[in-house]
Amino acid sequence: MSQVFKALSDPTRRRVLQLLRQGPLSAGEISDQFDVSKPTMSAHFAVLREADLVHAEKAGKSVIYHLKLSVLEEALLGFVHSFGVGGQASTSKQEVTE
Amino acid sequence: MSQVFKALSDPTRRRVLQLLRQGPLSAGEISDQFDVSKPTMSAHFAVLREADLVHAEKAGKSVIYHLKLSVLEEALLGFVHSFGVGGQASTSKQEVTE
DNA sequence: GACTCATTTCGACGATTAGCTAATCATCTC
DNA sequence: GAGATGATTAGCTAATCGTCGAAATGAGTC
Repeated sequence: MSQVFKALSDPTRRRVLQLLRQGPLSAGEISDQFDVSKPTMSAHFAVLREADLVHAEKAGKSVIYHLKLSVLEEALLGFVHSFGVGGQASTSKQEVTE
Repeated sequence: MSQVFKALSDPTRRRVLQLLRQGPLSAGEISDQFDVSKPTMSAHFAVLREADLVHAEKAGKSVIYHLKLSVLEEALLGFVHSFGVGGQASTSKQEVTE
């Protein structure tokens, strides 16, 4: 839970996720869209993997990143719903998932 | 946008918001629920104010904190919706709000 | 095997963060 | 005004973060 919000707290990582909406991309293809070094992007990918927001698939020399939309959706909607808004509510439950 | 996710990335701050679901509380009442010092809690409150997730109202010696549920809701649901899931979709739009 | 390309790992750096104690500010009560 | 109370600010430490260049790893190609 913390890891998801942590991952989303960086604009670069949010932009990576937005890019992946339209389909899988290789690490290099993603990095080309940003003005930071490859190692920096690789670190961002690691954070996204850690949060389970993306899946890394090796394909030859490349690594293809896939968006795990269901994880993103469940984490955020689940959190919002715990406040009793945004669709199905669960106003009573009081938990702070790590 | 970043500030909201940043604020939510800390378990203590998420728990503060969860506490405020049931109604406004003073800084002291909130702090009593945690095992960290008052100044540390005050810093957490500052982060939540910065993210506009809470409203601080002075009442005599105390400061009463209110949850700004609509801000939380719009930030998170808005983000999820930009991915085309979670209710009303907006699959085409591509933005990374700061 | 040697070479090349794609990506990650390794150190290192400056900036930020969460935490603490001690001090200060603000307000109420006597 | 002098305390007392609630909250924040100041100043510090330790840890984490985003960034980089250089080096290392992995996977194809000749």
